Amino acid sequence: MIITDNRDFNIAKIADSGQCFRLNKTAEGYRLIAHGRVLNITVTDDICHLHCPKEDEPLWHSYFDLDTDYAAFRAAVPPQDDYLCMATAYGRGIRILNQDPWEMLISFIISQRKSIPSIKTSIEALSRRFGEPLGEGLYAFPSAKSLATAPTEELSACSLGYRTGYVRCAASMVLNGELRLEELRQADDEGLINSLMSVRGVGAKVAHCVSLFGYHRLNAFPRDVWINRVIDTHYNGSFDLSPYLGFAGVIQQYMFFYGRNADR
DNA sequence: ACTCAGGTATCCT
DNA sequence: AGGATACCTGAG
Repeated sequence: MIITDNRDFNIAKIADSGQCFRLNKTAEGYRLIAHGRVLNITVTDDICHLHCPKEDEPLWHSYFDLDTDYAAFRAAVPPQDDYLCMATAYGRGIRILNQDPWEMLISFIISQRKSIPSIKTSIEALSRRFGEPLGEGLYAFPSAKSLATAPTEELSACSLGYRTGYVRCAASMVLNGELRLEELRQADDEGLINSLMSVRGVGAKVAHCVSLFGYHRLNAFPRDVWINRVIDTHYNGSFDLSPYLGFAGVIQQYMFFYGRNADR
């Protein structure tokens, strides 16, 4: 499976966009572990090759959100908004992935007060200890049951720190049915956010990340230190989302990526 | 040694 | 409502 139209598809930017933690550079290209599978990716002459069996193509097509028109989102940015125009040009190629809600919930609970390398280290440690083996020393993201029943010292050994209890709590809620992540696909945006925030350790920022990256709610707009910095510096402390109804989260990704990587 | 990470819960005023 | 503070741990 190949992706030839790279105007709004850039695997390097996606890997560095901070929305996924298990898409990493390898000697050959990139390797992604998601949805219980390993996907090797190579890039030659600007064409992105996804090395997968035929029957998995719809899964990855959906994962990379290939039916969504990102050029239309970019075109909606007002020309007079210089900063956002710069950010959009800089971030062009980023897409909002269709990731697993459970994996996003745990990943973003872990993310609080951690650097991205530290987040990745913890997630790999969890997967190695508690995930199903996928061959070649690789492991799927662990199930709710495996994390809910894991000995506390083994969870702690994954460098979760004070988040250990949060992870345990979330896993238990999913295992005992208190939090029904699949049913929440039917909830409206606000209901989804509120349900996610009922988990201890999940505040507004993490709930928005899970909504955006796990449930593909493009209206979600996670406000982290980088976004707040951009808004304070370039928008006098407040940023109106109303012009971007339906794709505010895409705008957030452009702002975040530009603010963190280019705008110092 | 020291600061700071893609935050959140809790405890103030 | 809004502000201050503690919290695990690893990386620079």
